[in-house]
Amino acid sequence: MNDMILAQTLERADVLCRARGLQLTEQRKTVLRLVCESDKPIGAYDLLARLRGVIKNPAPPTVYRALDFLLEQGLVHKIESLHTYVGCPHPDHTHVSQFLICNDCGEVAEIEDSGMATSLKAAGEAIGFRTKRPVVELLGTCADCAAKQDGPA
Amino acid sequence: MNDMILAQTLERADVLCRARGLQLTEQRKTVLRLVCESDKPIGAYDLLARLRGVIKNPAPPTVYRALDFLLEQGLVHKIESLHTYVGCPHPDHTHVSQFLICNDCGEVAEIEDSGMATSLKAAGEAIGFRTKRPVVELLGTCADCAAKQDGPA
DNA sequence: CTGAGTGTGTTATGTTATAACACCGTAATT
DNA sequence: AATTACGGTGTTATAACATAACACACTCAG
Repeated sequence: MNDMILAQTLERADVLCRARGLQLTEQRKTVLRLVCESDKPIGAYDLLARLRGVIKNPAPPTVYRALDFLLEQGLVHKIESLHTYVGCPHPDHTHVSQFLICNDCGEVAEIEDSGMATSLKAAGEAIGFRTKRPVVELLGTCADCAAKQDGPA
Repeated sequence: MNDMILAQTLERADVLCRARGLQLTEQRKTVLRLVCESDKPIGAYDLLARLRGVIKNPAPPTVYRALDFLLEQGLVHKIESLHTYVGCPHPDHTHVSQFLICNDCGEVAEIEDSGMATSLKAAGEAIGFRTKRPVVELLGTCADCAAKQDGPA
């Protein structure tokens, strides 16, 4: 996430929390920033390490508390299959997102596919299941890495 | 999984491994059985505990090695969002499955939704992404538990 | 000023997963 | 028979991810 987008994201997070009557404290904001600054999903302990440069002597709960808050507010997402976290590029509206995760370069793309959302809804309803949180993570190879593999043949 | 189905599953696993020139050793078979006997997804360390009743002094690698093998052969699936494992009810054909996970009772239903498979494929291809392993886990409330909550109002 | 609510600091521990190295049995090769 | 390669397992230790539990500080309504 570049500086421009990052600044916007932090600003929007501020607005959003204020609107909800919640505190986006400095600490939470810092964690959000660190997550967003990473161009790849970042682990809680990596975050913790980076946090050492910002606040004094952070412990695991420091990071996990901030992450819990940010996850609840939809400001970050957790990549379950990698035990890592990513910033949400569009936290304003509630949404069902899917992640395309490249095994080679580690980058993650978040998409919002309407067909997917429809399928998810239909699949659950078919058997009376009420979906609260869909986890959709596609592990594979991104276009760039695929080109690098095939191209130089 | 009931005894009838369990026996069939183990038998089919045997056949399948033999066909692939692989060894479904006693240990692997035991782990598969233990996973399948559980009507809920089971954690690696729960498995380990149950394994103590069957083989002498098993350690974590014992269980993880067996799980790795079974996962590779499609005989069990991992539920990423719960860090648990479930037996696959139809390992014969390769398939893209989805899981409906009830937060209340803990039960997991595996489904194969063609619409979902189509959506997954389309979503990836749209940006040149090659999906190797889709993770689709719907966390929510199953029909039974929903009825229990709503019914006794 | 006091009690409730929220956010944080701190220590310890629980839970999930893997690294690394040794050993054993089988089968192909010499 | 010795040699080697390979797959599977035993064993010890440790890495990586996550939470419990308790204490303290701040703010704000009553």
